[in-house]
Amino acid sequence: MPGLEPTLPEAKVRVRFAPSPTGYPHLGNIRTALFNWLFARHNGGTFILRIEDTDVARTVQGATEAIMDGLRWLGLDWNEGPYFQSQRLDSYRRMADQLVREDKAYLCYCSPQRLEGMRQEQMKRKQPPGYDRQCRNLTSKEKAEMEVHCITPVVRFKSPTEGQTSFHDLLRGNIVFENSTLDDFILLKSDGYPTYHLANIVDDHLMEITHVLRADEWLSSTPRHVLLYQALGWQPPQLAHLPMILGPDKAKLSKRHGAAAITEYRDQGYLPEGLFNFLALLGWSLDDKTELLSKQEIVKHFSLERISTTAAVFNREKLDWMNGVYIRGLSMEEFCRRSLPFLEKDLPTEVKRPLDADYLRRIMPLVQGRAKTLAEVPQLTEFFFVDNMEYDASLLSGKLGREEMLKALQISLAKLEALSNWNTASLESILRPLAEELELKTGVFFGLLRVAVTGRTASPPLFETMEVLGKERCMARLKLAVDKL
RNA sequence: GGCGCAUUCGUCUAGGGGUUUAGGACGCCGCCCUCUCAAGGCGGAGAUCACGGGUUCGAAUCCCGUAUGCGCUACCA
Repeated sequence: MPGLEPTLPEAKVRVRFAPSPTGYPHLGNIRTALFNWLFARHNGGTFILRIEDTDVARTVQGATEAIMDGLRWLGLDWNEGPYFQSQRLDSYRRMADQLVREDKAYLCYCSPQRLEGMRQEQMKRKQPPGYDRQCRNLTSKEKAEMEVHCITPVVRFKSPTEGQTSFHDLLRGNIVFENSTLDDFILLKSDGYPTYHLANIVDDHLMEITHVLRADEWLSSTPRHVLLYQALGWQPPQLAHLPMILGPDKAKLSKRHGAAAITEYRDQGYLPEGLFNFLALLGWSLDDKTELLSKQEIVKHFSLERISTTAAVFNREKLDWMNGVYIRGLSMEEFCRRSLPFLEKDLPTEVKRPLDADYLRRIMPLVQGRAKTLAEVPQLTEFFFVDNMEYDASLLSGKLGREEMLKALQISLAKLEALSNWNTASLESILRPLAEELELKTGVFFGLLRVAVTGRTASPPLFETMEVLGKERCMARLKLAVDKL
Protein backbone atom coordinates (compact mmCIF):
# COMPACT_ATOMS: atom_id res chain seq x y z
CA MET A 1 0.00 0.00 0.00
CA PRO A 2 1.16 3.54 -0.66
CA GLY A 3 3.12 5.63 1.75
CA LEU A 4 3.89 3.08 4.38
CA GLU A 5 6.18 4.38 7.04
CA PRO A 6 9.42 2.46 6.74
CA THR A 7 10.22 3.24 10.34
CA LEU A 8 9.38 0.42 12.67
CA PRO A 9 8.49 1.61 16.11
CA GLU A 10 11.17 0.75 18.58
CA ALA A 11 8.54 0.57 21.29
CA LYS A 12 6.82 -2.72 21.74
CA VAL A 13 3.59 -2.92 19.77
CA ARG A 14 0.47 -2.35 21.82
CA VAL A 15 -2.90 -2.50 20.08
CA ARG A 16 -6.45 -2.66 21.33
CA PHE A 17 -9.84 -3.89 20.28
CA ALA A 18 -12.34 -1.39 21.63
CA PRO A 19 -15.92 -2.41 20.94
CA SER A 20 -18.94 -0.80 22.47
CA PRO A 21 -21.43 -3.12 24.12
CA THR A 22 -24.34 -1.62 22.23
CA GLY A 23 -24.99 -4.79 20.30
CA TYR A 24 -23.64 -8.21 19.62
CA PRO A 25 -20.39 -8.29 17.70
CA HIS A 26 -20.76 -9.02 14.00
CA LEU A 27 -18.21 -10.11 11.42
CA GLY A 28 -17.04 -6.57 10.81
CA ASN A 29 -16.25 -5.98 14.47
CA ILE A 30 -14.57 -9.32 14.79
CA ARG A 31 -12.51 -8.81 11.67
CA THR A 32 -11.18 -5.60 13.24
CA ALA A 33 -10.37 -7.56 16.39
CA LEU A 34 -8.69 -10.24 14.29
CA PHE A 35 -6.43 -7.78 12.47
CA ASN A 36 -5.42 -6.16 15.73
CA TRP A 37 -4.72 -9.54 17.26
CA LEU A 38 -2.72 -10.64 14.21
CA PHE A 39 -0.71 -7.45 14.24
CA ALA A 40 0.07 -7.90 17.93
CA ARG A 41 0.99 -11.55 17.59
CA HIS A 42 3.06 -11.04 14.47
CA ASN A 43 5.08 -8.36 16.23
CA GLY A 44 5.23 -10.06 19.58
CA GLY A 45 3.15 -7.21 20.97
CA THR A 46 0.27 -6.79 23.37
CA PHE A 47 -3.38 -7.15 22.50
CA ILE A 48 -5.74 -5.25 24.79
CA LEU A 49 -9.48 -5.53 25.18
CA ARG A 50 -11.28 -2.36 26.13
CA ILE A 51 -15.02 -2.08 26.45
CA GLU A 52 -16.25 1.36 25.45
CA ASP A 53 -19.39 1.46 27.53
CA THR A 54 -19.92 5.19 27.60
CA ASP A 55 -23.39 5.15 26.11
CA VAL A 56 -25.52 4.15 29.04
CA ALA A 57 -28.81 4.33 27.19
CA ARG A 58 -27.81 2.08 24.34
CA THR A 59 -25.93 -0.52 26.29
CA VAL A 60 -27.25 -3.98 25.54
CA GLN A 61 -27.46 -6.54 28.30
CA GLY A 62 -25.10 -9.43 27.64
CA ALA A 63 -23.21 -7.73 24.82
CA THR A 64 -19.93 -7.67 26.71
CA GLU A 65 -20.17 -11.38 27.37
CA ALA A 66 -21.00 -12.02 23.72
CA ILE A 67 -17.96 -10.02 22.67
CA MET A 68 -15.67 -12.02 24.93
CA ASP A 69 -17.31 -15.29 23.93
CA GLY A 70 -16.76 -14.48 20.29
CA LEU A 71 -13.12 -13.57 20.81
CA ARG A 72 -12.44 -16.66 22.88
CA TRP A 73 -14.21 -18.88 20.39
CA LEU A 74 -12.00 -17.62 17.57
CA GLY A 75 -8.93 -17.91 19.75
CA LEU A 76 -8.27 -14.17 19.91
CA ASP A 77 -6.84 -14.10 23.40
CA TRP A 78 -6.13 -10.74 24.96
CA ASN A 79 -3.21 -9.89 27.20
CA GLU A 80 -4.78 -7.02 29.09
CA GLY A 81 -8.29 -6.12 30.03
CA PRO A 82 -11.09 -6.05 29.66
CA TYR A 83 -10.91 -2.46 30.75
CA PHE A 84 -14.23 -0.70 31.14
CA GLN A 85 -14.48 2.97 30.36
CA SER A 86 -17.38 3.31 32.74
CA GLN A 87 -14.90 2.62 35.52
CA ARG A 88 -12.48 5.24 34.35
CA LEU A 89 -14.72 8.30 34.33
CA ASP A 90 -12.38 10.24 36.59
CA SER A 91 -9.65 10.29 33.99
CA TYR A 92 -11.92 11.69 31.32
CA ARG A 93 -13.39 14.34 33.61
CA ARG A 94 -9.96 15.38 34.70
CA MET A 95 -8.82 15.83 31.12
CA ALA A 96 -12.00 17.68 30.21
CA ASP A 97 -11.53 20.01 33.17
CA GLN A 98 -7.99 20.65 32.17
CA LEU A 99 -9.02 21.57 28.66
CA VAL A 100 -11.67 23.94 29.96
CA ARG A 101 -9.16 25.54 32.30
CA GLU A 102 -6.75 26.02 29.43
CA ASP A 103 -9.53 27.54 27.34
CA LYS A 104 -9.30 24.71 24.83
CA ALA A 105 -12.81 23.58 25.66
CA TYR A 106 -15.90 25.23 27.09
CA LEU A 107 -19.18 24.60 28.81
CA CYS A 108 -22.21 24.54 26.57
CA TYR A 109 -25.70 25.04 27.95
CA CYS A 110 -27.68 24.55 24.78
CA SER A 111 -30.63 22.24 25.15
CA PRO A 112 -31.02 19.15 22.99
CA GLN A 113 -34.19 20.72 21.64
CA ARG A 114 -32.39 23.84 20.50
CA LEU A 115 -29.68 21.73 18.89
CA GLU A 116 -32.23 19.59 17.12
CA GLY A 117 -34.10 22.64 15.86
CA MET A 118 -30.87 24.16 14.66
CA ARG A 119 -29.96 20.99 12.82
CA GLN A 120 -33.35 20.83 11.12
CA GLU A 121 -32.99 24.41 10.01
CA GLN A 122 -29.49 23.80 8.65
CA MET A 123 -30.62 20.73 6.76
CA LYS A 124 -33.54 22.60 5.30
CA ARG A 125 -31.20 25.30 4.07
CA LYS A 126 -28.82 22.62 2.76
CA GLN A 127 -26.11 23.89 5.02
CA PRO A 128 -23.64 21.56 6.68
CA PRO A 129 -25.12 20.64 10.05
CA GLY A 130 -23.00 21.46 13.03
CA TYR A 131 -23.05 23.28 16.32
CA ASP A 132 -23.28 27.04 15.85
CA ARG A 133 -20.90 27.75 18.73
CA GLN A 134 -23.40 29.87 20.59
CA CYS A 135 -21.84 29.08 23.97
CA ARG A 136 -18.26 29.40 22.83
CA ASN A 137 -17.88 32.97 24.00
CA LEU A 138 -20.34 33.35 26.82
CA THR A 139 -19.64 36.14 29.29
CA SER A 140 -19.39 35.18 32.94
CA LYS A 141 -22.67 36.95 33.53
CA GLU A 142 -24.38 34.85 30.88
CA LYS A 143 -22.87 31.73 32.34
CA ALA A 144 -24.11 32.58 35.78
CA GLU A 145 -27.56 33.06 34.36
CA MET A 146 -27.46 29.63 32.78
CA GLU A 147 -26.36 28.08 36.04
CA VAL A 148 -29.33 29.63 37.74
CA HIS A 149 -31.61 27.81 35.37
CA CYS A 150 -30.03 24.58 36.56
CA ILE A 151 -29.05 23.48 33.12
CA THR A 152 -26.35 20.83 33.25
CA PRO A 153 -23.80 21.81 30.66
CA VAL A 154 -21.80 19.61 28.32
CA VAL A 155 -18.16 20.22 27.56
CA ARG A 156 -17.32 21.08 23.99
CA PHE A 157 -13.97 21.18 22.30
CA LYS A 158 -12.90 24.51 20.78
CA SER A 159 -12.10 23.46 17.25
CA PRO A 160 -9.96 25.81 15.22
CA THR A 161 -12.06 27.64 12.64
CA GLU A 162 -9.36 27.93 10.04
CA GLY A 163 -6.35 26.06 8.82
CA GLN A 164 -6.03 22.38 8.17
CA THR A 165 -5.55 19.23 10.13
CA SER A 166 -3.73 16.37 8.52
CA PHE A 167 -2.44 13.01 9.52
CA HIS A 168 -0.77 9.99 8.06
CA ASP A 169 -2.76 6.82 7.63
CA LEU A 170 -0.61 3.71 7.38
CA LEU A 171 -2.82 2.32 4.63
CA ARG A 172 -4.01 5.40 2.78
CA GLY A 173 -1.21 7.91 3.09
CA ASN A 174 -1.65 11.54 3.99
CA ILE A 175 -5.15 12.80 4.61
CA VAL A 176 -6.04 16.45 4.99
CA PHE A 177 -9.16 18.08 6.41
CA GLU A 178 -10.16 21.72 6.41
CA ASN A 179 -10.75 22.82 9.98
CA SER A 180 -13.66 24.91 8.79
CA THR A 181 -15.58 21.68 8.22
CA LEU A 182 -15.17 20.67 11.85
CA ASP A 183 -17.54 21.79 14.57
CA ASP A 184 -17.16 22.08 18.31
CA PHE A 185 -17.85 18.47 19.19
CA ILE A 186 -18.83 17.30 22.63
CA LEU A 187 -16.21 15.83 24.96
CA LEU A 188 -18.26 15.28 28.07
CA LYS A 189 -21.96 14.60 28.02
CA SER A 190 -24.37 16.05 30.55
CA ASP A 191 -24.60 12.69 32.28
CA GLY A 192 -20.92 12.97 33.08
CA TYR A 193 -19.85 10.30 30.61
CA PRO A 194 -17.30 11.10 27.94
CA THR A 195 -18.04 10.79 24.25
CA TYR A 196 -16.13 8.31 22.18
CA HIS A 197 -13.75 11.02 21.01
CA LEU A 198 -12.51 11.97 24.45
CA ALA A 199 -12.49 8.55 26.07
CA ASN A 200 -10.75 7.03 23.09
CA ILE A 201 -7.91 9.52 23.09
CA VAL A 202 -7.41 9.51 26.81
CA ASP A 203 -7.34 5.74 27.01
CA ASP A 204 -5.16 5.20 23.98
CA HIS A 205 -2.66 7.56 25.50
CA LEU A 206 -2.85 6.21 29.04
CA MET A 207 -2.68 2.64 27.80
CA GLU A 208 0.26 3.51 25.59
CA ILE A 209 -1.34 2.23 22.43
CA THR A 210 1.17 2.34 19.60
CA HIS A 211 -1.11 1.51 16.65
CA VAL A 212 -4.78 2.15 16.18
CA LEU A 213 -6.26 -0.22 13.64
CA ARG A 214 -9.93 0.50 13.33
CA ALA A 215 -12.66 0.47 10.73
CA ASP A 216 -12.81 2.94 7.91
CA GLU A 217 -15.92 4.56 9.33
CA TRP A 218 -13.70 6.37 11.82
CA LEU A 219 -11.62 8.11 9.23
CA SER A 220 -13.88 11.14 9.19
CA SER A 221 -13.55 11.75 12.89
CA THR A 222 -9.82 11.32 12.99
CA PRO A 223 -9.03 15.03 12.59
CA ARG A 224 -10.94 15.63 15.83
CA HIS A 225 -8.78 13.07 17.51
CA VAL A 226 -5.61 14.60 16.14
CA LEU A 227 -6.70 18.00 17.39
CA LEU A 228 -7.40 16.55 20.81
CA TYR A 229 -3.98 14.95 20.98
CA GLN A 230 -2.47 18.30 20.12
CA ALA A 231 -4.55 20.12 22.72
CA LEU A 232 -3.46 17.67 25.38
CA GLY A 233 0.12 17.80 24.24
CA TRP A 234 0.29 14.12 23.45
CA GLN A 235 1.83 12.15 20.64
CA PRO A 236 -0.86 10.32 18.65
CA PRO A 237 -0.39 6.63 17.90
CA GLN A 238 0.06 5.36 14.35
CA LEU A 239 -3.23 5.09 12.52
CA ALA A 240 -4.58 2.63 10.00
CA HIS A 241 -8.17 2.59 8.84
CA LEU A 242 -9.26 -0.84 7.76
CA PRO A 243 -11.63 -1.43 4.87
CA MET A 244 -15.17 -2.15 5.94
CA ILE A 245 -17.08 -5.34 5.52
CA LEU A 246 -20.30 -4.87 3.61
CA GLY A 247 -23.48 -6.89 3.41
CA PRO A 248 -24.73 -8.31 0.11
CA ASP A 249 -26.48 -4.99 -0.48
CA LYS A 250 -23.09 -3.30 -0.14
CA ALA A 251 -24.15 -1.37 2.93
CA LYS A 252 -22.24 -1.35 6.18
CA LEU A 253 -22.78 -4.66 7.90
CA SER A 254 -25.47 -4.57 10.57
CA LYS A 255 -28.14 -6.65 12.26
CA ARG A 256 -30.30 -6.14 9.21
CA HIS A 257 -28.14 -8.58 7.28
CA GLY A 258 -29.19 -11.46 9.48
CA ALA A 259 -27.04 -13.87 11.45
CA ALA A 260 -24.57 -11.08 11.91
CA ALA A 261 -23.54 -11.92 15.46
CA ILE A 262 -20.38 -13.95 15.63
CA THR A 263 -21.89 -16.36 18.13
CA GLU A 264 -24.54 -17.23 15.58
CA TYR A 265 -21.89 -18.51 13.22
CA ARG A 266 -20.78 -20.82 15.97
CA ASP A 267 -24.36 -21.98 16.47
CA GLN A 268 -24.76 -22.48 12.74
CA GLY A 269 -21.95 -24.99 12.74
CA TYR A 270 -19.02 -23.01 11.44
CA LEU A 271 -15.59 -23.98 12.69
CA PRO A 272 -13.59 -21.23 14.38
CA GLU A 273 -10.49 -22.13 12.39
CA GLY A 274 -12.46 -21.88 9.16
CA LEU A 275 -13.96 -18.54 10.03
CA PHE A 276 -10.56 -17.32 11.18
CA ASN A 277 -9.04 -18.17 7.82
CA PHE A 278 -11.96 -16.70 5.93
CA LEU A 279 -12.01 -13.44 7.89
CA ALA A 280 -8.27 -12.99 7.53
CA LEU A 281 -8.76 -13.04 3.78
CA LEU A 282 -11.41 -10.36 3.90
CA GLY A 283 -9.11 -7.44 3.33
CA TRP A 284 -5.78 -9.17 3.60
CA SER A 285 -4.00 -11.59 1.28
CA LEU A 286 -0.74 -13.47 1.28
CA ASP A 287 -0.17 -13.67 -2.44
CA ASP A 288 -1.97 -14.36 -5.68
CA LYS A 289 -3.02 -17.94 -4.90
CA THR A 290 -2.77 -19.07 -1.32
CA GLU A 291 -6.16 -19.19 0.38
CA LEU A 292 -5.98 -21.99 2.89
CA LEU A 293 -3.75 -20.89 5.72
CA SER A 294 -3.42 -22.04 9.28
CA LYS A 295 -3.55 -19.62 12.15
CA GLN A 296 0.20 -19.89 12.62
CA GLU A 297 0.86 -19.18 8.97
CA ILE A 298 -1.38 -16.13 9.03
CA VAL A 299 0.33 -14.81 12.14
CA LYS A 300 3.69 -15.40 10.54
CA HIS A 301 2.87 -13.59 7.30
CA PHE A 302 0.45 -10.91 8.45
CA SER A 303 1.42 -7.39 7.56
CA LEU A 304 -0.24 -4.03 7.16
CA GLU A 305 1.28 -3.68 3.71
CA ARG A 306 -0.93 -6.43 2.38
CA ILE A 307 -4.18 -5.04 3.66
CA SER A 308 -6.46 -3.80 0.94
CA THR A 309 -8.09 -0.38 0.98
CA THR A 310 -11.31 -1.49 -0.63
CA ALA A 311 -14.43 -2.46 1.28
CA ALA A 312 -15.29 -6.15 0.95
CA VAL A 313 -18.68 -7.74 0.49
CA PHE A 314 -19.15 -10.69 2.77
CA ASN A 315 -19.57 -13.79 0.60
CA ARG A 316 -21.27 -16.57 2.50
CA GLU A 317 -20.91 -19.21 -0.22
CA LYS A 318 -17.18 -18.96 0.00
CA LEU A 319 -17.30 -19.25 3.77
CA ASP A 320 -19.39 -22.40 3.36
CA TRP A 321 -16.86 -23.87 1.00
CA MET A 322 -13.97 -23.06 3.27
CA ASN A 323 -15.78 -24.40 6.29
CA GLY A 324 -16.31 -27.65 4.39
CA VAL A 325 -12.60 -27.84 3.70
CA TYR A 326 -11.88 -27.45 7.41
CA ILE A 327 -14.51 -30.01 8.35
CA ARG A 328 -12.94 -32.54 6.01
CA GLY A 329 -9.58 -31.80 7.57
CA LEU A 330 -10.74 -32.70 11.06
CA SER A 331 -9.64 -35.97 12.60
CA MET A 332 -12.53 -38.39 12.97
CA GLU A 333 -12.37 -37.98 16.70
CA GLU A 334 -12.56 -34.21 16.47
CA PHE A 335 -15.34 -34.36 13.95
CA CYS A 336 -17.37 -36.58 16.27
CA ARG A 337 -16.66 -34.47 19.29
CA ARG A 338 -17.63 -31.22 17.61
CA SER A 339 -20.70 -32.64 15.92
CA LEU A 340 -22.09 -34.13 19.09
CA PRO A 341 -23.75 -30.99 20.47
CA PHE A 342 -25.50 -30.47 17.15
CA LEU A 343 -26.70 -34.06 17.06
CA GLU A 344 -27.91 -33.98 20.63
CA LYS A 345 -29.77 -30.78 19.90
CA ASP A 346 -31.26 -31.41 16.46
CA LEU A 347 -31.92 -35.11 16.12
CA PRO A 348 -35.64 -35.93 16.59
CA THR A 349 -36.65 -36.20 20.22
CA GLU A 350 -37.66 -39.83 19.72
CA VAL A 351 -33.99 -40.72 19.35
CA LYS A 352 -32.69 -41.87 22.68
CA ARG A 353 -30.09 -39.71 24.45
CA PRO A 354 -27.27 -39.94 25.10
CA LEU A 355 -26.36 -41.13 21.65
CA ASP A 356 -24.58 -44.47 21.30
CA ALA A 357 -20.93 -43.47 20.97
CA ASP A 358 -19.82 -46.62 19.17
CA TYR A 359 -22.61 -46.44 16.65
CA LEU A 360 -21.81 -42.76 16.12
CA ARG A 361 -18.17 -43.50 15.45
CA ARG A 362 -19.22 -45.79 12.63
CA ILE A 363 -21.68 -43.33 11.13
CA MET A 364 -19.59 -40.20 11.13
CA PRO A 365 -16.98 -41.22 8.55
CA LEU A 366 -19.80 -41.53 6.08
CA VAL A 367 -20.87 -37.90 6.39
CA GLN A 368 -17.70 -36.00 7.11
CA GLY A 369 -17.02 -35.32 3.47
CA ARG A 370 -20.58 -34.23 2.88
CA ALA A 371 -21.12 -31.53 5.49
CA LYS A 372 -20.40 -27.88 4.90
CA THR A 373 -21.36 -27.02 8.47
CA LEU A 374 -21.67 -29.01 11.67
CA ALA A 375 -25.31 -28.00 11.77
CA GLU A 376 -25.95 -30.16 8.70
CA VAL A 377 -24.76 -33.31 10.43
CA PRO A 378 -28.06 -34.20 12.15
CA GLN A 379 -29.90 -33.85 8.85
CA LEU A 380 -27.31 -35.96 7.10
CA THR A 381 -27.39 -38.76 9.65
CA GLU A 382 -30.99 -38.75 10.83
CA PHE A 383 -31.95 -41.95 8.99
CA PHE A 384 -29.33 -43.87 10.92
CA PHE A 385 -31.16 -43.15 14.16
CA VAL A 386 -34.89 -43.06 13.60
CA ASP A 387 -36.92 -46.25 13.85
CA ASN A 388 -39.93 -45.51 11.75
CA MET A 389 -39.00 -44.53 8.25
CA GLU A 390 -41.27 -41.87 6.90
CA TYR A 391 -40.92 -41.21 3.22
CA ASP A 392 -43.14 -40.97 0.22
CA ALA A 393 -43.53 -44.27 -1.63
CA SER A 394 -43.16 -42.38 -4.89
CA LEU A 395 -39.46 -42.01 -4.14
CA LEU A 396 -39.07 -45.74 -4.69
CA SER A 397 -40.53 -45.84 -8.17
CA GLY A 398 -37.95 -44.05 -10.16
CA LYS A 399 -37.98 -45.73 -13.51
CA LEU A 400 -39.48 -49.02 -12.43
CA GLY A 401 -42.96 -50.46 -12.39
CA ARG A 402 -44.52 -51.89 -9.25
CA GLU A 403 -43.96 -55.51 -10.23
CA GLU A 404 -40.32 -54.97 -11.08
CA MET A 405 -39.71 -53.25 -7.79
CA LEU A 406 -41.44 -55.94 -5.78
CA LYS A 407 -39.46 -58.61 -7.52
CA ALA A 408 -36.15 -56.82 -6.97
CA LEU A 409 -36.91 -56.13 -3.35
CA GLN A 410 -38.04 -59.67 -2.60
CA ILE A 411 -35.10 -61.36 -4.22
CA SER A 412 -32.78 -58.97 -2.39
CA LEU A 413 -34.51 -59.83 0.85
CA ALA A 414 -34.05 -63.52 0.25
CA LYS A 415 -30.40 -63.24 -0.67
CA LEU A 416 -29.57 -60.92 2.19
CA GLU A 417 -31.38 -63.10 4.67
CA ALA A 418 -28.87 -65.80 3.95
CA LEU A 419 -25.93 -63.45 4.36
CA SER A 420 -24.20 -64.14 7.62
CA ASN A 421 -21.21 -61.90 7.20
CA TRP A 422 -22.80 -58.44 6.97
CA ASN A 423 -20.22 -56.00 5.69
CA THR A 424 -19.52 -53.69 2.79
CA ALA A 425 -17.57 -56.20 0.72
CA SER A 426 -19.98 -59.09 1.14
CA LEU A 427 -22.98 -56.86 0.50
CA GLU A 428 -21.46 -55.67 -2.70
CA SER A 429 -20.53 -59.20 -3.76
CA ILE A 430 -24.14 -60.20 -3.51
CA LEU A 431 -25.98 -57.13 -4.72
CA ARG A 432 -23.86 -56.20 -7.70
CA PRO A 433 -24.33 -59.56 -9.45
CA LEU A 434 -27.97 -59.37 -8.50
CA ALA A 435 -28.40 -56.22 -10.52
CA GLU A 436 -27.18 -58.08 -13.54
CA GLU A 437 -29.38 -61.03 -12.82
CA LEU A 438 -32.39 -58.74 -12.59
CA GLU A 439 -31.28 -57.01 -15.74
CA LEU A 440 -31.33 -53.68 -13.98
CA LYS A 441 -28.72 -50.99 -14.26
CA THR A 442 -26.81 -50.62 -11.01
CA GLY A 443 -27.90 -47.03 -10.70
CA VAL A 444 -31.54 -48.05 -10.85
CA PHE A 445 -31.30 -51.10 -8.62
CA PHE A 446 -29.08 -49.52 -5.98
CA GLY A 447 -31.23 -46.41 -6.13
CA LEU A 448 -34.26 -48.49 -5.22
CA LEU A 449 -32.43 -50.12 -2.33
CA ARG A 450 -31.12 -46.79 -1.21
CA VAL A 451 -34.57 -45.30 -0.86
CA ALA A 452 -35.81 -48.41 0.91
CA VAL A 453 -32.94 -48.39 3.36
CA THR A 454 -32.44 -44.66 3.95
CA GLY A 455 -35.71 -43.12 2.89
CA ARG A 456 -33.95 -40.73 0.57
CA THR A 457 -32.47 -40.57 -2.89
CA ALA A 458 -29.13 -39.16 -1.81
CA SER A 459 -27.02 -40.79 0.86
CA PRO A 460 -23.52 -42.03 1.56
CA PRO A 461 -22.45 -45.08 -0.50
CA LEU A 462 -25.07 -47.82 -0.24
CA PHE A 463 -23.04 -50.79 0.98
CA GLU A 464 -21.18 -48.86 3.62
CA THR A 465 -24.42 -47.36 4.77
CA MET A 466 -26.01 -50.81 4.99
CA GLU A 467 -23.09 -52.18 6.91
CA VAL A 468 -23.35 -49.46 9.53
CA LEU A 469 -27.12 -49.74 9.74
CA GLY A 470 -26.79 -53.46 10.37
CA LYS A 471 -28.66 -56.44 9.09
CA GLU A 472 -31.65 -56.18 11.35
CA ARG A 473 -32.47 -52.60 10.50
CA CYS A 474 -31.87 -53.11 6.78
CA MET A 475 -34.08 -56.18 6.58
CA ALA A 476 -36.87 -54.39 8.41
CA ARG A 477 -36.64 -51.41 6.11
CA LEU A 478 -36.64 -53.52 2.97
CA LYS A 479 -39.75 -55.29 4.19
CA LEU A 480 -41.35 -51.96 4.95
CA ALA A 481 -40.65 -50.86 1.38
CA VAL A 482 -42.41 -53.95 0.08
CA ASP A 483 -45.40 -53.09 2.24
CA LYS A 484 -45.43 -49.56 0.96
CA LEU A 485 -45.78 -50.74 -2.64
C1' G B 1 -25.94 19.42 0.81
C1' G B 2 -20.68 19.32 2.98
C1' C B 3 -16.35 16.47 3.96
C1' G B 4 -13.58 11.92 3.45
C1' C B 5 -12.37 7.22 1.36
C1' A B 6 -12.78 3.79 -2.48
C1' U B 7 -13.42 1.92 -7.71
C1' U B 8 -9.64 -5.16 -11.46
C1' C B 9 -14.60 -11.22 -13.46
C1' G B 10 -21.43 -11.77 -9.77
C1' U B 11 -18.23 -12.12 -5.00
C1' C B 12 -13.15 -12.37 -2.40
C1' U B 13 -8.61 -11.03 -4.48
C1' A B 14 -3.21 -10.97 -7.23
C1' G B 15 -1.03 -7.04 -9.69
C1' G B 16 2.99 -1.21 -7.61
C1' G B 17 4.97 1.49 -15.67
C1' G B 18 7.09 -3.10 -20.18
C1' U B 19 7.36 -10.34 -17.55
C1' U B 20 -0.38 -9.85 -18.73
C1' U B 21 -3.57 -12.99 -24.72
C1' A B 22 -4.94 -9.35 -16.67
C1' G B 23 -3.40 -14.70 -12.49
C1' G B 24 -5.93 -17.47 -8.34
C1' A B 25 -10.38 -18.70 -5.28
C1' C B 26 -15.84 -19.12 -4.36
C1' G B 27 -20.14 -19.60 -7.17
C1' C B 28 -21.97 -21.15 -12.15
C1' C B 29 -21.68 -24.59 -16.61
C1' G B 30 -19.58 -29.08 -18.99
C1' C B 31 -16.72 -33.60 -18.88
C1' C B 32 -14.23 -37.56 -16.02
C1' C B 33 -14.72 -40.71 -11.66
C1' U B 34 -19.18 -43.13 -9.85
C1' C B 35 -24.70 -47.06 -6.91
C1' U B 36 -27.05 -41.53 -5.52
C1' C B 37 -25.20 -37.09 -3.06
C1' A B 38 -20.77 -35.09 -1.92
C1' A B 39 -15.49 -34.93 -2.39
C1' G B 40 -11.72 -35.10 -6.14
C1' G B 41 -9.61 -34.42 -11.29
C1' C B 42 -9.94 -31.83 -15.95
C1' G B 43 -12.02 -27.96 -18.88
C1' G B 44 -15.28 -23.59 -19.90
C1' A B 45 -17.99 -19.08 -19.59
C1' G B 46 -17.10 -14.68 -16.83
C1' A B 47 -13.03 -8.18 -16.16
C1' U B 48 -13.09 -3.13 -23.06
C1' C B 49 -8.93 -3.10 -15.12
C1' A B 50 -15.78 2.85 -13.71
C1' C B 51 -15.42 6.81 -17.51
C1' G B 52 -12.66 11.01 -19.77
C1' G B 53 -8.29 13.50 -20.22
C1' G B 54 -3.15 13.84 -19.46
C1' U B 55 2.37 12.13 -18.26
C1' U B 56 5.36 8.35 -20.93
C1' C B 57 8.42 5.14 -26.43
C1' G B 58 4.92 2.24 -23.27
C1' A B 59 -0.37 2.79 -18.04
C1' A B 60 -4.77 -1.78 -14.72
C1' U B 61 -0.33 0.38 -12.60
C1' C B 62 1.54 7.70 -12.09
C1' C B 63 -1.42 12.72 -12.28
C1' C B 64 -6.05 15.55 -12.94
C1' G B 65 -11.29 15.71 -13.70
C1' U B 66 -16.07 13.30 -13.84
C1' A B 67 -19.31 9.48 -12.36
C1' U B 68 -20.72 5.87 -9.06
C1' G B 69 -20.56 3.46 -4.34
C1' C B 70 -19.73 3.65 0.70
C1' G B 71 -18.72 6.21 5.26
C1' C B 72 -19.09 10.46 8.49
C1' U B 73 -21.99 14.73 9.19
C1' A B 74 -25.79 12.80 17.35
C1' C B 75 -25.27 14.83 24.63
C1' C B 76 -23.90 6.72 19.22
C1' A B 77 -19.75 4.20 18.95
